[in-house]
Parts: sequence; C-alpha cells; structure tokens
Amino acid sequence: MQAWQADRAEADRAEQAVGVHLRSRGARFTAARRLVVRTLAVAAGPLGAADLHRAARRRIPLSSLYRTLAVLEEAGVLAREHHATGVARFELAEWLTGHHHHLVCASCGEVADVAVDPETERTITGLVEQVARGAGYRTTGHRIDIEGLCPACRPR
Amino acid sequence: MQAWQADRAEADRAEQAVGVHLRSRGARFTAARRLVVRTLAVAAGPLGAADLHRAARRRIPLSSLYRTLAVLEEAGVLAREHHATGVARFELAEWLTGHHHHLVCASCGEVADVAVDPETERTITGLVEQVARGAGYRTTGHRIDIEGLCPACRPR
DNA sequence: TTGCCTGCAAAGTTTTTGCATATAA
DNA sequence: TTATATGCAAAAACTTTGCAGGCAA
Repeated sequence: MQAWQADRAEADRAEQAVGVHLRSRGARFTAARRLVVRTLAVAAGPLGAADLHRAARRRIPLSSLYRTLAVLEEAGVLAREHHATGVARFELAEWLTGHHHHLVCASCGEVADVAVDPETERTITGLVEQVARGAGYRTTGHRIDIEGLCPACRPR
Repeated sequence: MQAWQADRAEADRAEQAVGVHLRSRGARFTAARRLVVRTLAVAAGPLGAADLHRAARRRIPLSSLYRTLAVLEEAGVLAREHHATGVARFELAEWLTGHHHHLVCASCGEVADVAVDPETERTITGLVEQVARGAGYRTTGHRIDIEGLCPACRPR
C-alpha cells in the first residue's frame, strides 16, 4: 500500500469516528470541520490555525477556523497545545490517535508525535502518579515533551 | 525559621547568582530585573507578565516588563513556558531552581512546581532517552506536565 | 561619560465576537 | 424548515518596537 493510501484510510477512519461523535452531540459535521479533522489525521504533529488555513488553501477564513477549532475542542475531538512561540496548536484527541508524547526540536521547533511502547508507558504512568499523589494531586493524565535535535537539525 | 525568612533567603540567593551571571555577560542588573528574579524565586510556579506586573504593584510598565523578560530569557536566567491558557509564563532556569516538573490543574489552570526524587528522575530520564533514540532524536532534556485536580479544586 | 535601560505611545500578531446570511439535517 | 454554522469586519488580548530621555557602572 502506498503512503497516500494509508493516509487516506487514516483520514477516513478519523472522519467517520468524529462524524458519529459530533452528530451524537447534535452538532453538524460541516465541510470545514471535516477538512480540519482530515488534515490533522494525517499530520506528523500538532498544527496551528495558520497551518490549517494554509492547508485549506485559504478557503476557510481564519475567524471560521478558530470557531471550528473551538467547537471541536469543546466536543473533545481536538486537544489544544501551546508551543514555545505562544501560538496554539491542535491535534486529534487521544481517543482518536492513541496516547503519545511529543518530540520537540530545540533548533527548528518542529513537533512530532512519538508513540511509547505500552510497557514503558505503564512504568512512566506509575511514576508520574506517585509524584502527583505526593503533592496532593489527583492525576488525570500527563504530557511529556522530549526536547532534542531532530535528524534534520543534528550536526553530522 | 519563619516562612518569610526562608523566602527572603531564597530570593537573596537567586539575586546573587543572577547578578554575577548578568554582569559577567556585560548586562546591568537593574531594579526591574532584580524584582522579577526575586518574585520568581519565591513563586510556587511560573508567572505571566501580568502576574509580575501586579507583583510590582504596577510600577513597572508592561512594555519594560516584556523587555526585561526577553533579556533574562536570552541570558539563560529565565525559561519561558506555555501552558493551557496560551499566555507566556516565566520561571527561573533550572540551573537556579534544580530540575523539576509541573502540576497543572485541569480545572483552575494553576501551575505548581513539583520536585521529583533523584531515583525516580533517573528512571524517567532513562526511559525518555530510550524513546527519543528510537525516533532518531538526540535528547537534550524533557518536560513533564502532570495534569490533575489541585487540592483546592478537588471535589470532597 | 557612555552606552545600556526605561517609559511612553504606537503598532504587530494572534484570537475572539457581533451580526446578517447561508446551509446541513 | 429551522436551528446551527459561516463570512466579514471590527475588536480584544497579548506582545513587540521606535524614540527620547534616564541611569548604572
């Protein structure tokens, strides 16, 4: 299977799941919402409003895009991230993508998703919960940004 | 020792260290810079420009504050954070505070520092580096946000 | 004294909102 | 059909910058 076929399949799967989810909440699944979901489904990492605007070839005004993002976030379809530059970036929620963490390139700033094998993840989760408990927090999740140099930025 | 005495000692220590650092770089250590450093030295977690403005009883204009923050960040004295709300928050760099992670309240958004015992931290660092290596990254650090309900927001 | 800093005001960037119109279900 | 969603334009929130004067070393 070609890469574009895998991407399309992944986008179809996400679109299908989000469609069901939105309609069950009485929200419509419009063209703009579909496009955002499909774009994020095949992205390597979180994207900002400007990225999505570009991906839509500027056919969705920024104001609508922000409203779309707010609705999808509110519906639990998207998770909002804040990156070093301060612009908000969005990605599909973990019930759509699976739990993962982020690799952040210290040089170029790119953010890429990284999956962690279940065994390692279990260990990390246990340690994190122990730390939180010690501080009187009840944990609901965790986020790890691994900072480093991506292959492209690493000096050879 | 009273709490305010411990705070003052901590602020003195940070001020002293930052003063040396700045002067060695040919930068001045002015009143505004001192105030930012002292305020952050005793804060429970990262603070935003508006928080610092308030802490200075509005006597430092926001524009100067932003410039102060930029200078201190550039000098490696402060680290810039972006959490859920999107406003930039600052804290002293880890060479001043020691390595730590963050507890982020999912309800009120407050961010508190949390120290991790060295043993646990070593384990986490090892796992994180292993994950990064698998993705072709050379690690330079990591950041963990533990999401949960702070004691004040937790239903009783 | 000298060059780094600050304050003010104005502008830049990113994100949000009011309102009339268009559209999915 | 009809409540929901969109597009445009204006505004809000946050941050940066030019310039003249002030201050640390």
